[in-house]
Amino acid sequence: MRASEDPVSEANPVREEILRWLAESVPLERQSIEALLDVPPSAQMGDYVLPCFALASELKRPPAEIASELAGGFVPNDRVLRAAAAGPYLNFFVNRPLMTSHVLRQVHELGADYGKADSGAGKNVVIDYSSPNIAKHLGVHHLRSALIGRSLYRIFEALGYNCVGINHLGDWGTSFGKLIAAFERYGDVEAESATVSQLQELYVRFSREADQRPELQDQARRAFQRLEGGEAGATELWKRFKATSVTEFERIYRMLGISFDSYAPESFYLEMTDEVLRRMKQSGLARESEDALIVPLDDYGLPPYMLRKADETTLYATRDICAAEYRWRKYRFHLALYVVGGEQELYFRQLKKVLELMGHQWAERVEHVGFGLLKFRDAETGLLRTGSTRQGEMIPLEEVLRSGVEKARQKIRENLDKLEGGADPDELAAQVGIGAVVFSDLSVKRAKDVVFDWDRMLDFEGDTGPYVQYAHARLCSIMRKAGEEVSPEADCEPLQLPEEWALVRLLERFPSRLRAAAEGREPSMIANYLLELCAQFSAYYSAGMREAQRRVLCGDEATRAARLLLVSAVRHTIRNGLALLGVAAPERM
RNA sequence: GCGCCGGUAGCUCAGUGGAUAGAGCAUCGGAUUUCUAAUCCGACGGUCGGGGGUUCGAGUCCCCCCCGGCGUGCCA
Repeated sequence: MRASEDPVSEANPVREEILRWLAESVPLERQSIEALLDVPPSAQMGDYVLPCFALASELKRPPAEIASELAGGFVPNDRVLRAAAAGPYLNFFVNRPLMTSHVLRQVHELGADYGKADSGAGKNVVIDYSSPNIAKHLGVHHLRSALIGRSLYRIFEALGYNCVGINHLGDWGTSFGKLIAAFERYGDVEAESATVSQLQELYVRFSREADQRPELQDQARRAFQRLEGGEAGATELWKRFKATSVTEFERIYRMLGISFDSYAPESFYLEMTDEVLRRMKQSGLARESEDALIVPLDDYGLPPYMLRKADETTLYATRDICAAEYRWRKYRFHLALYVVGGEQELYFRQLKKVLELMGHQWAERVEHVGFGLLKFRDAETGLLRTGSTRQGEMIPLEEVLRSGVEKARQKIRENLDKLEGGADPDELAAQVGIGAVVFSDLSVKRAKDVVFDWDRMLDFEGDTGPYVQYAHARLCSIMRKAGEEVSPEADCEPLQLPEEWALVRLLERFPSRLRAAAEGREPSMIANYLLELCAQFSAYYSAGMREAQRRVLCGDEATRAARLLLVSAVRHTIRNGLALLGVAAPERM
């Protein structure tokens, strides 16, 4: 790729000019100046600001004095019109049309690439997300990992990284021993035709009975031993569970538009466990304790890491080591993200430490991206609790998605007269209904616990996915009505409204928000940015409804051309942001 | 006990060391001959859990405490 084709935004010339002048006027490194240069809280105060406190301690003089002296020495030019001190702050007033035209042209040129960068070129990021256990329905509580993981995938991809999305299917472990034992005990379900619902019922039924009769636990353990031993009957059953489950999972992933580059499940790593266990014993890392095999981690203030249970079977921890090594061998990752609930924070610290002790210098690239728990308000007690699949309390994800789609369908029916030709109501209902669910999940910082709430999840008004989609649809509508090409050559001088300037400032910020979202592994930063941008646009748009002069498609040709360029840039940015979240951007609604 | 995460308006949340702490929901009042009212405008609403500290400046960083959640060797 030639440099000129890199999807990277060019530096803002106005900001560059301020930085250049500051670099010669102030005894600070360019880097620290860049870190200090900020945007004032209100546009009346100025367009950029340098707080002079850091300089004050450097120069041992009062900050207000420095600010006013700097302001006095500033030479206006075509990019920066004025510098003024306001107490300890040095405010800059820029050539707004110049910066506006820079930003708008940039967005127009880059289009779907606006915000992207190539800083990750040549680096692989492995992202482990969703990773549900088989033989159970996907529940709402499975949503977060899948959505956060998919969004991080898109975010890193936008920064030029090559991403590998892995669904580390939970297809191995004692719970499948339980299920096999249940099949054999009850014998009333046909393995060939068993649905996920039936598997789940069997599991719950067996668990309940096992609470009364502890000997069933032993039966389950033995069944898992047979499975790990490769016994044909047990293996055959297990293969059935898996095929049925994956079919159902994929149906739901399709609704969400989620996909994976690899489905390598836990069982994929079984063949590697013996070698790993041997190696760890030989190196003295692992040792027998209470009949189990563990890696003691007392020296690091961590509980021991268990590799093999007293009953000789392995656990997830064993397979996770194999998986990490395998992923390193195969992908040589720059970063390996595990998008898994925050409750496993300690476990991932152990895993990372063990990998490090094994001599893998890449252990530092392994990172747990945790997120808060999904909780449910108990209808009777009013108390919060986590859902337990074991007791059969779970809200199926598919049901939530379908409810969203159904609610959107109703709303569309009410507004059918508004819907211009060319829109497919069914497709739109899916886009909006599922968009609402996805956005509501991703708009909250991932560390927060969330309480499941039908109404909030399926809300279409206020700070929601449909709100953003609606703004986008309105933008598309303006573009359609304009019936003309957006001209990147349009003169931006007519964009004099404060609302227009506010939009430009927001657009300019998008690339850095994208970077910050990647650094913080935080898709909510994109969601909240979009809400801010849409709020600003909606206010602008509504002003146009009240006053014809403020409309985009106004009488004055030059103003109209400039506004179209602005509006087109807003539309591109909203669409790009929604794509990062995995939310559809319908053109009519 | 120890560890991790959270505590900001009645509710749900933004705010990643800077000027007067912001949204949405709810409540109340307005806006639709107009580029889509899934919208907009206004009002009401705050000891940023408490206390110390660092700093020119703390919701933001550090320490202690309180509350809630989660985790803390044979599940994943």
